[in-house]
Amino acid sequence: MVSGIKPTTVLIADDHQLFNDGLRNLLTFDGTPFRVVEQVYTGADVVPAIHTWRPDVVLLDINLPQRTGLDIARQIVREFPDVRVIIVSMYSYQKFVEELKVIGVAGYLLKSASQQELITCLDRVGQGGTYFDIRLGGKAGDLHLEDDFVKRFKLSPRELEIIVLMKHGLTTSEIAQRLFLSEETVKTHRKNIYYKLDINSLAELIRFANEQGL
Amino acid sequence: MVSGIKPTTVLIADDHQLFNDGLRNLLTFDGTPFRVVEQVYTGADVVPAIHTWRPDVVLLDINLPQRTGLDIARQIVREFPDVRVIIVSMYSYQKFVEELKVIGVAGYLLKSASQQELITCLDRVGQGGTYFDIRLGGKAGDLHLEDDFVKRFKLSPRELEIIVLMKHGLTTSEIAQRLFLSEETVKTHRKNIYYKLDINSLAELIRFANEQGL
DNA sequence: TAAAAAATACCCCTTTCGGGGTATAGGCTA
DNA sequence: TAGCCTATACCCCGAAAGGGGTATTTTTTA
Repeated sequence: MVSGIKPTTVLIADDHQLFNDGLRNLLTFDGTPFRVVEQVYTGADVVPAIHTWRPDVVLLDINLPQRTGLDIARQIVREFPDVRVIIVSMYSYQKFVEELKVIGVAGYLLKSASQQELITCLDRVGQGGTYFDIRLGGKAGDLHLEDDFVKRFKLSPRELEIIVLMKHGLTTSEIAQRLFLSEETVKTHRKNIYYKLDINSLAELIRFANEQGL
Repeated sequence: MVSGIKPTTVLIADDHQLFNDGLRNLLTFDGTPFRVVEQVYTGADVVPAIHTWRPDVVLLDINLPQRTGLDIARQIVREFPDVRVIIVSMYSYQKFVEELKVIGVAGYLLKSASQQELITCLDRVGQGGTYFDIRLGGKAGDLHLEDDFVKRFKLSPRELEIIVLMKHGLTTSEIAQRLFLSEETVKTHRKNIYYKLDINSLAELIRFANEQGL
């Protein structure tokens, strides 16, 4: 961090200009070990910018227009093995995380992270390490959010499990298959869930889950 | 803008800490006419913070967990008539804009706006005016995030509107009532949507919408 | 202006969902 | 051990969703 050390060069790729510029500012302070060499606002501009600047790290939004961050990440890792990719997203898409790790991205930051986490993440990745937001930690992360929910509505673990699957768009038969249950059992759980939450349709469950931030 | 003039006080309410902090930085520069008096990260903290600080302007995210920005905006306008509300959102959802204007918010900024637009918006609103992003002028539901979506799947505006309502958990009859349509018409749209997206249940629509970040 | 797209609305039919039950087995605990 | 919770699974039935049509009107666009 002492001046004189070569700074980590950073490319920021996010279509929300306010967020993009905000990130740049958060990385620009006295004695910063980072240098933002370029900012791009569309998916199409990412790869050309990497060509030009060869940044050490790319902060890549996963929800870019035109091309998805997933595709771009794949291409970067393939074509520029020494450019490290950090995904920045508002969602903790669990399945994406696994996929991204397989692809070979170096980090995953949530937009709800703090400046400190951003800097820690960039430090680690800049030094060749990886950083994945702790809130992505599968069940651990989910449960902490869901804890309240469970207590307030006296839901059993199984019921919570089924709520999550329903919210993710699995049909009754899909849930039954995945959990090795009879469809009738899933239906029973569903009935009990609806009774406890005082709702009576999948539509309402979705609304409810959205309202609870689940 | 000359120093000595009382600065416009600002409260920032956004659950994405990186964005929230980024905004604060974008408003902090030499000779800034703004002073960020507080930042909050949940819907529940907004009104108490206004009580304490009585800011001139609130930059309010519309997608807050716990309480929607819409509800909060309504309450602020009702209880604190001299506190001006600027909505900050990633969507340029026309219906929201109309609703928000009726409620009495003073501005609407997109997250894809530039720092210059942010400052212009705050300047105008701070001086008692209003500011609505020019990109809001389009037809119902043309948010740039959905733009892609629409093009890829050749969805009509009406279909997109219905997708959004379905995703929010409205039943067929609720959608029919809200849009002043026959249930049969909604069913027709739903059929066409399912055909275009190659799906066959609400569950799959939810999954699809989640995957598309819609 | 003619063709295409979008929006509206209905019919018929099958499948799934949702609400009312009942029932058995295992585990925890007061 | 008797009671309670949880998880499992089934039956019946009405309501809603889903899938196949057809058709008219308005709007957009080539």
